[in-house]
Amino acid sequence: MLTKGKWLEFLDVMDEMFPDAHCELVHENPFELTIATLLSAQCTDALVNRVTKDLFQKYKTPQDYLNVEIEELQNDIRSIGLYRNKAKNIQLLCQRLIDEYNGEIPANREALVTLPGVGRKTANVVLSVAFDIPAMAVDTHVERITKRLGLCRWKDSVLEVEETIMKKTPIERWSRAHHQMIFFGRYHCKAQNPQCHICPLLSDCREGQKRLKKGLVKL
DNA sequence: ATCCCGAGGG
DNA sequence: CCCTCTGGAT
Repeated sequence: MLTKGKWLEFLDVMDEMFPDAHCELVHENPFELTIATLLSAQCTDALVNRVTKDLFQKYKTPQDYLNVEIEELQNDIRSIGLYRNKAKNIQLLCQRLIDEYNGEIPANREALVTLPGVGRKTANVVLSVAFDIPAMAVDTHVERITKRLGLCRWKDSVLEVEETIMKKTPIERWSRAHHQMIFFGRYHCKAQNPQCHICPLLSDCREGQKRLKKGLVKL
């Protein structure tokens, strides 16, 4: 397993590689961020931004999303995967905001995760980015990287991964580390063909060493 | 465990 | 062709 010291060294490397990593989902308020994050499930954020550019011009308030037929909303987000579920969840979410939260996104996890289409990961993104409340969102990149490095076990649940990262990371660093891991996972520690040959962490990485011995790392 | 589900990269 | 993308609900 990776020691806490090695983990902190990893975070320092992230600071060098991605000094200003930040949320790349384009948004102007908590409501837009929630919609964008909901749309980002199993989808690149570049594609989300392409869709929300027009979407956020057309729909400003929760009521705006309820004033159109579901088919029209589906069409507006069709280029994103899972568009039927996402369109339905957006309208259900908007109705709940109006009925129970005065049309505003609530700033606490318990309320957020009850919203349609909003799970723990999305809630943590909204808390952290929109409200500056410390939270660690575990997405596909964060899970893959922490397990490859050996900070977490392969069998760990996403909740266990979240707890481990929070325990071993200074709280003021949670948000930055989250976005740095997204960049690192997207461009270096990719799901396919990870760039182990140029990775500064190869000597400390459990998966990297494994791939090295298998001859999968071309130096 | 399975379904949803289009765009992009290899 | 295949796999992956800032997951969530059943």
